Amino acid sequence: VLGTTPMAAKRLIVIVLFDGVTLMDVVSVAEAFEIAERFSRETTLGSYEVELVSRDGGAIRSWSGMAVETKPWSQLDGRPIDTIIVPGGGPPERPPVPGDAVAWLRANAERARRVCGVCTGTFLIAASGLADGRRVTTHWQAIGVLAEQFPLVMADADPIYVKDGRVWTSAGFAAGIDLALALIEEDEGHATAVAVAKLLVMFLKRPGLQPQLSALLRAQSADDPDFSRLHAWIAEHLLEDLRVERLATIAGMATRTFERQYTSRIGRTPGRTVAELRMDAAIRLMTSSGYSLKDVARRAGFQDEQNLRRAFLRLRGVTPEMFRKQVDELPASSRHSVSQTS
DNA sequence: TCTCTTCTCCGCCAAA
DNA sequence: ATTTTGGCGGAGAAGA
Repeated sequence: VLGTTPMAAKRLIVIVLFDGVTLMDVVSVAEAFEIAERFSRETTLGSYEVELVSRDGGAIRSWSGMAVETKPWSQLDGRPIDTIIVPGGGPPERPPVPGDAVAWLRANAERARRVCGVCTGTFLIAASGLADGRRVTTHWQAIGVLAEQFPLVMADADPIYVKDGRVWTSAGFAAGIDLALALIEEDEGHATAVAVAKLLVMFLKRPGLQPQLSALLRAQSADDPDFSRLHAWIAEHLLEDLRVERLATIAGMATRTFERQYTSRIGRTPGRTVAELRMDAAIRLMTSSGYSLKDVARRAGFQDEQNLRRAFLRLRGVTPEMFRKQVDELPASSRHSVSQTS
């Protein structure tokens, strides 16, 4: 490298693949960085180079059967690595932990600034010892197994993603996008991350309608009939008093027991769930109607605009105005109806 | 935007 | 002996 370079060097993002890898974990992260890279070409920001590697290179057969082309990881020798990303593999309740990949990780983690596990990729990181004493998360179905197999790591079911020192881990599948966005935000700032998110959201929203409950919540309570019913009840009574005490009564438990049971079985606090469900409703109203923000707030159970605004900032990091603007900028074909003002 | 009030959530602990 | 319950208190977050 010659003295002063006007352009920042490309950050090398290494994604480590193995047989049985979950393709979505790979794709969610790779696409996010790819978009960030394209975005950075129009600006002067640093940018990324993504490499998919495996032990021998060549085609890797994913869990779903689709094959991905990779380079042998020996080709990385001598190159500075910025971030190592380990995707998960299927099935999530009994994830594969290939020994050669773990060994490579152990030998090469020192070279990287950050090491990240997506979904059950956390298992490989835990197996390499990099996560000892650190807080990590993984796919919700695997969190118990992780805690059992690796007593030295602190497994946490609550967050979408966790950063503990240089080790980042995320929950299942598409949560890899959230992780990647967080990494991009750390590197390039909030504005770039939001811009990338905006492009990704456009892409992700296309398939269609917002589900009644967020996919995450439904997945989390799928095998828990009590709380699954409670969630449905909450979704139908968003305008009422939904304080924890009330929810406990509905669920037929003492307040303290309810709090504890809910947090440990669902993996998030009751108050957080109420906020999420009201957010779901607000977003649905904003994307399918032309209600004013005041009306959206009222109809989603937030009482007034200030509360709606606070919830958006807390849960999504944007104001309702910013969110609505993004939705309005989507292609008309991906929306149900139009709400246009500006 | 600020202060004041209320609520959430978690540790503690005795009781079941 | 071990696990679960639920009341209490309080720090800090959320709301008025």
